[in-house]
Parts: sequence; C-alpha cells; structure tokens
Amino acid sequence: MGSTAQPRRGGDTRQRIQDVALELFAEQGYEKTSLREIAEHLDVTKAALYYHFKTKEDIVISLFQDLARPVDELIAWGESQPQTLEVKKEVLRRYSDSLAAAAPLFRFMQENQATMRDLSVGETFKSRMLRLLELLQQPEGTMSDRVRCFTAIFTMHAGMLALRDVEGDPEEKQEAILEVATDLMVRSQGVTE
Amino acid sequence: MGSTAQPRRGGDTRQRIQDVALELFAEQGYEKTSLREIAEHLDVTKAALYYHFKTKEDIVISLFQDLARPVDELIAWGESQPQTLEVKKEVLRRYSDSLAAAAPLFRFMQENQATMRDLSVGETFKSRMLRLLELLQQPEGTMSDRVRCFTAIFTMHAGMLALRDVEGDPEEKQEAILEVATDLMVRSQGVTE
Amino acid sequence: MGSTAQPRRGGDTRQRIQDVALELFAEQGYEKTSLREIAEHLDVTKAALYYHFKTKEDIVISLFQDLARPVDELIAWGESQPQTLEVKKEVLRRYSDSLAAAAPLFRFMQENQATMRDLSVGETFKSRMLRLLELLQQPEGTMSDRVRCFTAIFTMHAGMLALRDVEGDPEEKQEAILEVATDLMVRSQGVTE
Amino acid sequence: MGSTAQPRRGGDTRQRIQDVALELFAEQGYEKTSLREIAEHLDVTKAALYYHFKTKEDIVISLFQDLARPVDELIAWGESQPQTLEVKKEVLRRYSDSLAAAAPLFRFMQENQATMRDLSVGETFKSRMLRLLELLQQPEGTMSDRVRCFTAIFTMHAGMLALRDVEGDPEEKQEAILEVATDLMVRSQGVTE
DNA sequence: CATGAATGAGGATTCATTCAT
DNA sequence: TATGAATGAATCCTCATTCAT
Repeated sequence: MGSTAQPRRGGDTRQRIQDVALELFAEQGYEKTSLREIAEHLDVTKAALYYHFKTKEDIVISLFQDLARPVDELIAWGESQPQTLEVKKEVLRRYSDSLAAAAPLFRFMQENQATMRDLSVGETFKSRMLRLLELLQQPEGTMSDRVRCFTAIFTMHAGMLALRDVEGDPEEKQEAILEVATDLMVRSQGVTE
Repeated sequence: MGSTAQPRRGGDTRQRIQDVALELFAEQGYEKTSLREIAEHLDVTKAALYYHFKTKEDIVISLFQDLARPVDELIAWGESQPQTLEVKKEVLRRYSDSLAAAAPLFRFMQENQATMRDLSVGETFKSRMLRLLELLQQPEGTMSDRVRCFTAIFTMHAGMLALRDVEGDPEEKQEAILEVATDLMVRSQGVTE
Repeated sequence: MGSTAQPRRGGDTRQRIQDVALELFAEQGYEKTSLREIAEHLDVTKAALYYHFKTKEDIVISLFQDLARPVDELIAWGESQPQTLEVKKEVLRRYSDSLAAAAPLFRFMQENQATMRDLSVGETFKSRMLRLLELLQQPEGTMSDRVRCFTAIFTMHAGMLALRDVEGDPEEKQEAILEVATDLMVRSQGVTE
Repeated sequence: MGSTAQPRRGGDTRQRIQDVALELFAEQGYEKTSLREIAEHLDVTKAALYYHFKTKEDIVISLFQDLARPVDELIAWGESQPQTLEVKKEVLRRYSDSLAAAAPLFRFMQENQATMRDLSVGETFKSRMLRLLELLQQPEGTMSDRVRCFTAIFTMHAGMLALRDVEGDPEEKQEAILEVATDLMVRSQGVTE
C-alpha cells in the first residue's frame, strides 16, 4: 500500500519499522499488535523485521532509546544546576516539550503500563521518573507536598492522552497543562518565600 | 482460604473466579493472563470457567458491574445536588473512598487502558469520567481551570498505583492525595467568591 | 487416514501419540520430526498433542518413563544380588531382553545422541548405563577389562540397529549378540580361576 | 588462533569454515547448529558461507571428503593384501589411528546417525563400513563370529565417545580399545590355526 | 456443576537460502 | 570476496472457545 508496489530502495526500512510499530503499538497496544500486522503495513515479510530487530521487545527498546534521550539529557542538566525554583520551572518546561515531541511513545507507555512492567525497559523508565521527582522535590516536604510534586509530573503524562479527546487547541492545552503543573510544583516547595 | 485444603463446595465458584481473575488481571495485565492460568489458580478446568462466564471479556465486564456501581451512585447523587463547592468536595471525598475500595480494579484499568479501549466496557468507563468531570467543572472556566479539574480526578487514579512503590502509610497517602485533589478542584472554581 | 474418517472414541489418544511419535522419531530423528507431522499421522490437530503433552520434549520423556522402567528394575535387582558371575550373566541376559522389547526406543537413542545430550532425559540415561557398568565390572580390573565390560553393553546397543540391515534371523542374531557380550564380560573378570 | 585478533586475510576462509562447522556440528549436532551460528563464530556473514559452499549439506560433505580419504586408502590397501591374520590386525591398527586422527568427525557421525541417514553422504559411509567388515570376516563364520567381527569395529567407534567421559589417559584408552577389538577379531576367525 | 478432549487461529521466532551490489 | 537486505516456509507453542458427557 505504498504509493508504488515496488520495494522502496534505501536504508530506511529500520526507521519505517519503528514508525509503523510505534503507531500500531500506540493505537492497539503492544500485545495486540502482532509482527505480522507490522510487516503487512510495510509490505515486507515478518522475517524482514527480524533482520532489523532481534525480537519484538527489541523494537520497543529501540523506540525508547531514540526518544528517552531528551529526557536523560534534561535530567542530567537539572542535576548539574542549583536547585532553585527557576531551574525547577525550566525542568518542567523542557519536560513538557519532550513529552510533546514524543507524544505517541508516551501515550503508548501510559496505556500499556501492565505490559511495560515486564518489558525490561520499564524499570529504566521508572527510575528516570524518580530522578525527575528528586529534582523537583523539597527534601523535607510534607506528604502533601510530595503528592503535589508527583502530581505535577503526572499531570503532564495524563494530559498527553486524556485531553486528546477533549476540546480545544493542542498548543493551548499544552500550555494550560504546563501552567497547572508549574503551579503545583511551586506550591509544593513549602511555605517559605 | 477455606478452612481446609479441599475445594469449597458451594455456590461461591463464580465469586472465586472473579477474585482470582481480578488479582491476576491487575498483576499481569488482561492479555497476559490466560484462562488456563485462572483455572489453575482455582484448581478447576478451563471449561468450568465457561460454565460461569460466557467469555473472557465477560469476566471483566462482571468485575466492572460489581465495582462501578458505587461510582454510578456517586454520580447520580452528585447530579441530584446543587453544584455548590461543598457538594463538589463531598464528591471528591466519596470518589476517593470508592477508589480505595476498588483499588485493584482501578489499578487494572489504569494499567490496561490500551486493552480497555476495545473491551466494550471501556466507553462506558470514559463516559463515567466525563460525567464526573462535568460535576466538578465551572461551565465558563478557563482552559487552566479545566485542566486543574481534570487533574484533580486523575491525581487520585495515579495515586492508586504510583504511590504504591513510594514511601509512607497508606491512609496518610490517601488523605494527602485527597487534599491535593480538593485543593486543585477548589482553585479551578474561578476567582469568584 | 485411519480405517474410518471419524475420530476414534476412547481414551487411547495419548497412547497413540506415543506410538506414532516413537515411530517417527526413530525413523527420522527427533529434530526432523515435527509435531505437525505427528498430528497429521493421527488425524488430529497439533493443539491436541499439547493437550496430552506439555511440550515436544515431554513426549520423549514419557516414552522413556514407560520403557526405562524394566532397566531400572533390572539394575535394582542386580544391585541387590551378590556380585557373582552367574548374576552378571543374568543381568546381561535380562538386559538383552529389555533392549529387544524396547528396540525402537533404543534405536532412537542410539541414533540421536547429539539430541539426547540436551534433552534432560539424557543425563538420566547415562547414569543408568554407569550403574549397569558398575554391576558388571571388577573393581580392580585393568583398562582392557574395563573396555571389555563396557563393550559388552555397547555391543548390545549397537546390535540393535547395525545388525538390522545385516542378514539373518532376528532371534538368532539376538542370541549371538548376547553370547558375544557375555563372553566379553566373562573375559573381563580377571585372570582368576 | 591468528597472532592478532583481526580477521585473517588470506585464502583460508574455506578451511576456517570447515573447522568451525565441524566443531559445532560435533558439539551440538547438525540440525541444532545453524549457519548463523557458524558465521558468527567466524565473524562473517551467512552470505559469505554461501560463497564457499553451495549449501549446508555441502559443508558436511566437504568434511567427509577430507577425512574419509584415509579410510578409503586403508580399505584399498586391505583389499590388495592377502587375507592373513596379520593383515587384519594391521587393518584394525590403522583404522584405530584414522579414527583418532578424525575423532571429532567420527564423534559427529556417531551422534548424528539419524541425520546422516538422509544426508546423501550416509550411504557412502555405511558401504565403507561393510567393505571394512568384509576385510575382517571369515566367509563361512558362524553368526557369533560375524557379531564378534562387527563388534570389533564398533568398539572403536563407541570408544571414541563413550570413553571420553570415563577415566584415564587417552593413549592408554586407545590402546586398550585396540587390544580388545583385535582380540575380538582374532576370536572370530574360527577355531582353526 | 463440571470435566476431558479437542479445535482453529494465531503468536513469536528461526532457518536455509538468494541476489543485487 | 564478501555483505546487506530480504524471503518463504517451517518451527514450537498458546489461546479462547466448544461440546459431548
């Protein structure tokens, strides 16, 4: 179903597999997407997929490697900065952008957590979240503060998918989400001035 | 957990299927839990499951029917009340309780959204969420207000599972979550008053 | 392809699977015999095989369990007897019978040793051989004696298959083999007498 | 085993394929050794193997051609000699050496007989064995004599592998085996002399 | 109320092989 | 000499489901 019937020559097959896989994984879930299906969408044989990826899980892993880098860099940056409010705001701002850029992947993650859990890459992801949290939290915060902080991050994740089928302009939504998240984070920093 | 090891004779098989199924679905996900597995946990044959439920999906549906009722009642109650702040707070309070009571089911839902989506019961659930949102929202709120409101609900869902592997006393956590959620909702009601 | 087209009713399927499997394994080797092939020979689905055996290897294991028992009993008997020459001769005699009774299985083993090696049941089998050897050997025999003894056993194994496509009446062959084996064993018992 | 780690440039690839293939075939069996595996061990692509050998079976055939020659020469020599006892002993002695020299190949054959059977080269091998037997046998021997003779040869084959995981110095073992084999053969020559 | 036996469809994965470059 | 990319056929195995008993 490409524009022409002949196999596109060029070294792009690996990339195309990733694209289609992400699309289908996000749409139908990991388990319900078979390699046959992916192959058919690409007009290739299942075996061709195995030339490029050792296993189905490997495809997911590769997806994460490509798209988690921005977050890793963000965390690294955050950890190298002083823990000021301004830095924390910037972290959220950048995180918002990362999420927007990798929207389908994050949607996939959010909607397939049960699967993620035993997908090896899951642990990796969870630990990233924890480091992000650390970046934002006050060490001696109350439980509510911690919840606020964690909600700040989670709001963005949830926003990615739950607001999809709500009204409004995407950019506006993203901004609103960031605003709420920032607000939550700020309020979690304790009564201090 | 019968007093002796022998299979309980009596009409509780259906219930036991639901219990085990919920446990396994929540733990491993819907697709990765096979009827064989459920049957084995119960020391019954797969065929026995089919005596009690027409299909695998039917088990999930029955789970929802039992556990969604409280939420339905909550929504009905909310819709019958005036839209005061106090009522809205009460809605959140009760919703928090419902979630706590049905924790495994909600965890299951949260972690298997991709699956839920084509499980017929999915739509049902989304619409419930929307009615709940409606209950809390100001009609003419800004986008940020809407996000806040929606985050209030989502915080509770997320808290269910994400705080599981964080520190602290469960009850304290639940309260903190409710507090943050209420706060978010209150702040979404506009500058008024 | 049974005499009639309808599925034979009766609890014999498991047995029939074993029969056909053994036949095909012996004829073509383990790896080259697919479950599809076995199923086709039985006019059943592959899935039916999995109802009766958890895995392909399980079929082999079951084959061994049924047929190794005589050998186990023989070893047990031998170990309970005094180590006289007469007993040792009897051991060989009985072993010869066991082999004749389980000829196809032993042929299978002999011809698929590479496969046996990682078939879990292989170890089991090797250890049986060693105990059998122990039964026949003089503790302080020379190396040649040990080789003779071991050859006595091996002759029988080899005879099973190698003499198949050589001339002569089966019974006569079996007897000749037993004679040679016994002779070898006797000569291995040291200069004594 | 090149002095450095870099791939040996030079025309020895074909040889290296044979070496690695034989090693893996002997270790794991023919069917369980994939061309991918062989290629990986050599740090080459599968396609490279196909430059040197038309097919997987071709590799085995080439292995046999290289290593069966000594046996062929031995047989030819034997057939050109008078059928004296001394010649027969010499045949066994030389055969023992051939086996020792080509141990892995013979181990491979012994352990993969089922596979050999439809590997085209199988027949060839069996016929060699028969000619060898002819060389040693008395035409009018009894069945026991024939068995003895055949056991003489088989002892050596079996010794190759079965004594591997028994005790003792390899050379000593080989000698013991040859001694027993010779003894068997001698005893098969009839009461005469 | 439940089992024993089976099915059909489909899953991921692996293999020997090919061919243009 | 070799590789990169791909294929087609087959593999073992699992699943939800059915039905006579």
